[in-house]
Amino acid sequence: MSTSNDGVALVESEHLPGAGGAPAHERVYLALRERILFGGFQPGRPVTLRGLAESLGVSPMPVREAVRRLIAQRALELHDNRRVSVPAMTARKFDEIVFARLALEPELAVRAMPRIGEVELARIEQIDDGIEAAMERGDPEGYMRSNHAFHATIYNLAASETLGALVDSVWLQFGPFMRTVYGRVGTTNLEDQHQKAISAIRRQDGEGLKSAISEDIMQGMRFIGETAFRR
Amino acid sequence: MSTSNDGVALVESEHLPGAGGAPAHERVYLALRERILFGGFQPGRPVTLRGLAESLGVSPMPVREAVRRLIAQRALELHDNRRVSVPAMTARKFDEIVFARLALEPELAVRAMPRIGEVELARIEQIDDGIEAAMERGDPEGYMRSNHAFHATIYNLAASETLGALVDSVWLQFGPFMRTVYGRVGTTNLEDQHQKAISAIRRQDGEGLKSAISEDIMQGMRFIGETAFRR
DNA sequence: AAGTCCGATTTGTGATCACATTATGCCCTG
DNA sequence: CAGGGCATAATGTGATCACAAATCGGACTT
Repeated sequence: MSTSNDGVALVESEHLPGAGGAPAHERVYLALRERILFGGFQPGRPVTLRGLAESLGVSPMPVREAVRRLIAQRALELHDNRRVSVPAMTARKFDEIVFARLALEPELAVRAMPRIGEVELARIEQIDDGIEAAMERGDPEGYMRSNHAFHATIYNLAASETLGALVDSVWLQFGPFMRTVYGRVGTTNLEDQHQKAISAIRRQDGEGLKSAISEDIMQGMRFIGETAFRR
Repeated sequence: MSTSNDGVALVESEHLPGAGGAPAHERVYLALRERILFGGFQPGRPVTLRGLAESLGVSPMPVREAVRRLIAQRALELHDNRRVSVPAMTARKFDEIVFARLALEPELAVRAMPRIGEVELARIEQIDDGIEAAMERGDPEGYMRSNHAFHATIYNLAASETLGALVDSVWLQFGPFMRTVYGRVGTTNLEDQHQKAISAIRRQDGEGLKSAISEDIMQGMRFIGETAFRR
């Protein structure tokens, strides 16, 4: 059962935006990141170095380094057996993730706001169109990609590397879980809360942006939490 | 200049609490962590895999994995040159760290509080005695060790792995910087803010504990920030 | 027929080697 | 004596090999 349902994404040989002449362990890291964030891995699923290496067309060595990195970010989990797996979600962990998101992301958005000009805002609105399209289409992976792009684009503009890294780690931790939920119940029940954020940015209203991001997080996470933990 | 002022800490061969039969890369990780948290490394200082390997008495291989892990935690920095160094502090990064600490650590303390019984509180008070002793002694490393133990002991009791990992990453990022400041101005001007936290725990006052931790962070970080950035 | 033990396979770990890239020191040139 | 180019050394990266622990398979026992 070596390759079972691994999805397809091999490491692109060359000419890929953002990973041109980068070291193999970096390309492997980015490839695994993609799978984790957008549903390529099933929570709880065991992962082997040699398996990933074969699946990505590289030797086990760069995989080791990429996996070690993802373990440090808590995107993967190292058990006492010395075996690696995609962490399973628990109600407790989920609650911590929600708290961390609410504590960090609105601030990150506010710090980004002064740097969001016309072109950046246009790009953000374009991404939001993609979100709604994916929602209507009932496309979970497309929704997750666009939704991540929406937040990541804003947060990256904050150029706050420390806070950004913390938030990035958090996203990596609920990515696989999000995918299983949407795969089960679809995306049609979602509502797009991003318009409030966009208009707040347009009028450079910091408090408005903070509460818009907060509401977006609360609404989205409550939906995920309720359908998964039925509390 | 291979060995310059590396400090001494070799990787203890065996019989060390918490790293008995652990893999070498784990022991190396813990050793490097110690150096970073408690002042064994100078910010901005370059670090080489082979150098660390020789300094720790292991092959470069486990060092690679430990360093990759620390890079992911932002305790070390990977430059475009592919060279690794201890990150230098900036006013901007420092500000982000303060925000993250204030956003996460009081909550972590509150989540730990119900689990702090008589024995745990006694242990915490004992650690605080160590802090005051190190302060009077003018011992920066001892102060940093005890201060870290004080916070880490409380936060670990929260058993909140996700939030704990975020906070851990933050501490790793200001450890070396803290050391340079205390090394420059000493620890005699510090005041111990922990009594307020201890008494809040004793009467199980969540809000009181939150504000005590917040004040401790603000006071300590303001001192560090002022002496370093003289703003 | 169910549980247990033992052998074969898989897996993580660590070391060593080879190579490309980068940094460093030296010599030469002006 | 200063500055630039070149040979040498050092460094990160990746592959391969060897080994020990863990897992999994089936055969055997009761």
